[in-house]
Amino acid sequence: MTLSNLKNQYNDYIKLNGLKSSKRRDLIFENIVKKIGHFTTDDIYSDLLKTDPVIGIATVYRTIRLLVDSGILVEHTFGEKRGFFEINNQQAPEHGHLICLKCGHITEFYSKTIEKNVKFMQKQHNYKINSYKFEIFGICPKCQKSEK
Amino acid sequence: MTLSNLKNQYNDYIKLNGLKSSKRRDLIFENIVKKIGHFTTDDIYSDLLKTDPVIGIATVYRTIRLLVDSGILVEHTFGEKRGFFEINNQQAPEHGHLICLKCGHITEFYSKTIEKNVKFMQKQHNYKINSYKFEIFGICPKCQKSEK
DNA sequence: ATTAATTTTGATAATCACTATCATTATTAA
DNA sequence: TTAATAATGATAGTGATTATCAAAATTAAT
Repeated sequence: MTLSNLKNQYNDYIKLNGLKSSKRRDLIFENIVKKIGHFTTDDIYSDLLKTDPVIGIATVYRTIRLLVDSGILVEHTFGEKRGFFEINNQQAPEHGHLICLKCGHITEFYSKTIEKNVKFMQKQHNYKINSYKFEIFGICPKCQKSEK
Repeated sequence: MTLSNLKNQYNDYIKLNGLKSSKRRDLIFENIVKKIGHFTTDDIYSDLLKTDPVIGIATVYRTIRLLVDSGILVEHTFGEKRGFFEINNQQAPEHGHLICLKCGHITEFYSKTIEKNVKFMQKQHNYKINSYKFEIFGICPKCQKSEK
């Protein structure tokens, strides 16, 4: 997924839903597409505050919701009761996450086996599958070292 | 995992942590071990209220937390921002969940493939694995029918 | 059994992440 | 330029959960 693809996806969603363009929303979009890995609403809010001290947290929540609805972002909970977001790279295959219970570091992994398994479950249980999440919790190599 | 195993696990945890036994906690424990499938704190609370109209919701939250800490229960979020609990059957292999986005129904599934994949990821990423969650979201057969 | 130390409890305030409301401001189409 | 409508920031409200605290229950030691 290239940046211009995302930009199109963003603009199309706004047009298709009879929304108006806005400076704030564009700023949030630009900030988000530059992010690598996972982030929270608060991450974005504190980023934006640096250059736009008047922006409200509600606008950030609203825009992130819009970006999830438009398929630009995916939301995770990673076992916690709050949202973590990442760019929804529709070109790449879906991926799982290794989550360190100590430092919170997240490693992504790809697996064809999982992909196949999801399809098998779809057939076996007559489900119409939308998405899946595969999360492995443990201690990352770094934290294992510092534990000793 | 038999009932008496769970009871031992519960009693051991209380002893090992210098806690006192209590009628309320026992009532909650008895209620929970009878449950099949997944439940929320509120499910337990409203159950208990029927026979014990004075019980406080805080006690239910506290006890469920204790049961998770002792390994008797496992917590899930199923993509929502609240807790769902189930008995941690340590005899049976870990399992994944199919979650219906329409009616919320949850189907469990077992898969050796997943088990192997987790072990592979453990090696590949040098993780010390604690647990994992595999959640597939979609529409269940029943809801597919009623959609038409 | 009585006491003393400690834990548990229910009520409820506080917290956290998030959503709803609403008056004001911005955008857009005519 | 205007009229209609959407976006915004402030902030109140919400839902799930945790923290606090005085009173009650439990336990161990007398």
